[in-house]
Amino acid sequence: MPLNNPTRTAPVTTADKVFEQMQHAIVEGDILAGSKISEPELAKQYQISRSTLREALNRLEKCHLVERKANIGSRVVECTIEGLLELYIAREALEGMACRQAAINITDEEINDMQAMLKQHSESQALQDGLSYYQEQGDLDFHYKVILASHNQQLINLICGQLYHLVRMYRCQFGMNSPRASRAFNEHSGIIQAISDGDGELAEMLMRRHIAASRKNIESRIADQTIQENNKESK
Amino acid sequence: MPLNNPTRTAPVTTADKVFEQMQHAIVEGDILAGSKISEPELAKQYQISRSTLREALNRLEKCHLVERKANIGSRVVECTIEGLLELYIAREALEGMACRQAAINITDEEINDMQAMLKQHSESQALQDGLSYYQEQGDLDFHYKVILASHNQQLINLICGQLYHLVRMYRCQFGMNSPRASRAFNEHSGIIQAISDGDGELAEMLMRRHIAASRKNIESRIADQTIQENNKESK
DNA sequence: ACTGTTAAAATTGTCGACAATATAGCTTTG
DNA sequence: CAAAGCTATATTGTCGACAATTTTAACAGT
Repeated sequence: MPLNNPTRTAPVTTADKVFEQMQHAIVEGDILAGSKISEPELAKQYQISRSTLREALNRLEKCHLVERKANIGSRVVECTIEGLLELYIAREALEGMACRQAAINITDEEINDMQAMLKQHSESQALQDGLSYYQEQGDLDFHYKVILASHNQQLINLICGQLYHLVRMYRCQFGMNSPRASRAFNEHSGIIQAISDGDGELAEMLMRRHIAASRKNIESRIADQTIQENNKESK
Repeated sequence: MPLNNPTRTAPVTTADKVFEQMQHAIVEGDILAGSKISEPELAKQYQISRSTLREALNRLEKCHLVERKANIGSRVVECTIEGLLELYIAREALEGMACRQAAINITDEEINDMQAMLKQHSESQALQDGLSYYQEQGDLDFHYKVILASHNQQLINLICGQLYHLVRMYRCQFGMNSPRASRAFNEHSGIIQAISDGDGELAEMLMRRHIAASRKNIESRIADQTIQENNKESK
């Protein structure tokens, strides 16, 4: 998985590289969510000094993947259902607004780019074998493009620079390549249409519904799971 | 100015203290916006080692007050009109949603607290002498309380932990204790009412209008300024 | 056996020195 | 004289060691 965040800058310093490695490890769950981070241990593991490791930890903190307490240490963030739902609430607000701004600020080139992407998705989806690709990378690509098209640096930083690392982490760890592929494609299509039309109000509404639908999908699946677990316990 | 961000934690380490001092200095403009930060110089100034200073810089970076480039150095963020307007767009999205969530999640205690605050504001406003206080601290208090009442940690972190440092910086440096005092009070009042009623949809709409009105107020004042400057140039 | 105290070990925070990189000023060359 | 290249200087990145704090373990007293 190439980790293609559009705000990503090429790693130049060693702290950069360790940061990316750790980011990947946390997102994929190789470093367990909620686990404590031992500076001496990890420094030895990556063959760097503690200063450099701490620099990397600071960047992980910036994208909300680890939390640090003074004189206590760092922990990887926890993945809780409540946290996931809260994340989707924030996404709904921010990406909805990004959509509205995209409808105002998008360039012709970006419109063409997005329509080309959509066409490619529809083809690979029709082939069905690319379905998992669509879910994972394709969906991210779509959302990233919309956000960038807002041309609002605040929104871009908040969403791409911070929220989406968590989004990817949750997707990996909860194993959510949800069965909303075809519906998501149609929704993406409608959103791009509204943006192209310059209809910011509609674009925002559609994006908010799109994300809210994902959230409700998760909520209902969680509810099902909970029922199943209760049944198991009671039998 | 007490710098009363509700997500603030008591500074325990020296890096914490230097961070707070620098944060204050940047917000107030004592360290100039857009200026380069010399690590050796500032380390000497605060009588700390470069490592500790860098730790403080990392935290300033987390709340988007400074930006760092590898092998080049750190700069204080610039204060541009475009940046300010972008900030208000993001606020509109996030605080609107915070309002909607507050209408769902607020506690009775928090409702009482907000109504008490409102009453206090109305009295001090009636006295007129507290007007500047209302503008500066009172307005912030109101917004902070709404955000906290959302009980959504993502929203709280994003807004209080990051956006609001920039908001305060812009307010200080552009000298904006805007003349919207009485209007703002009425708007605050309506928002609290909607939250108390559990009407999230209305609460979000009112908050968005409230922030959008501020933004438009700024936009028009900027436009006036620009016209004046043009007139000066042409005479 | 359990709780509270104290000492030892481990972890985090801070420091100063060195290495790698970028900036500025000078020299050389067309 | 302008532009490119080189050298010297300054700045940032990385390292290992020490100080301060927290955690663990042992111990004593009830």
